[in-house]
Amino acid sequence: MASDLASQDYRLDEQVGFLLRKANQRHLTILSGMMPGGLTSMQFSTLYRLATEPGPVSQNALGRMVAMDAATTKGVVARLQARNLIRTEPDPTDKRRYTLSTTEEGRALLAGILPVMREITRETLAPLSPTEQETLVRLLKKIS
Amino acid sequence: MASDLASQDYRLDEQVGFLLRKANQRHLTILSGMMPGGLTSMQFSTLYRLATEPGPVSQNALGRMVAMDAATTKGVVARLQARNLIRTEPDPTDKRRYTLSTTEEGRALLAGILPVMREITRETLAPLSPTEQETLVRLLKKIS
DNA sequence: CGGCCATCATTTGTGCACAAGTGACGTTTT
DNA sequence: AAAACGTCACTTGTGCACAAATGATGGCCG
Repeated sequence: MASDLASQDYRLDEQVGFLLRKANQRHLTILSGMMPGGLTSMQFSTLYRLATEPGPVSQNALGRMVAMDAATTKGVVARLQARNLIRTEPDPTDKRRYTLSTTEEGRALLAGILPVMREITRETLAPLSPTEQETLVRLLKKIS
Repeated sequence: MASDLASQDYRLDEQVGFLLRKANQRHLTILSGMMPGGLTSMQFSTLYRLATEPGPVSQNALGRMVAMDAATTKGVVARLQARNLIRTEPDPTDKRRYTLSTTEEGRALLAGILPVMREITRETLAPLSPTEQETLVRLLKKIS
């Protein structure tokens, strides 16, 4: 019965998992409300990583850099490519791979987004004091 | 060019958004590895909330309690129902609504899962000291 | 060399998450 | 009572996230 469960004293909204999900939800709401060009969080991350990577990058490798699996990466890359923000060409030395690179358009969009991303991070952390903000980031790094 | 972006000094893996997502990912990996009965995180949360709610609950209301929108709730409820963990019946006083309730089977499964959920939370927070764990939960509450 | 195994990109299937729209029903307001 | 507005459940469409499988290719080892 319900009293059995109640006696277990488990508070859903005190669990890290529940709070991580809700915090992430709030962040993504802020992000999609401010992001120019209609990019999603992962489209931005992927584009940014590709733009700042010095050498050539394959699709799977790029996905791994932003913690996406191969199947998810495929979709994100396809959407970025459809918007002419990135380009792919066959790797000459490995017939399995495609080498990805950003387009001029992609880099221009990225430059405009970067200041906004700072603003989005600020807004997400706004309920916390500067010290708390640093603490949160430090602790999240440890459990991610 | 890349140097333009580099000079902007934006570190992706220091951003709250990126870290929230990765922390959530790790937590969900732990969860799906330990969860009995193959329930997902949201299936558990929904079932738990329904089981511990004293009065009758409609579908949309239940979804809101665990921060899901109506469209998402529909799917989660359908899967719980298909497994005979919850039941729905038409609300006599409001023809738009269905009143949800847990089945005996649902409550039994839940009772077995609760200790595991505690273990999952523990595992997720394992990299942190007890004080840090409390701090993280406190800060996450503020930004969720 | 030839077999073995890892990796690459891709596909299929399932499950959240949210936006936008629909028709049925309730409530409130005039 | 009629109109206006809100809510309920549901649908469609898009986008991540991951498991599992596939065929092509590359590296390694005996």
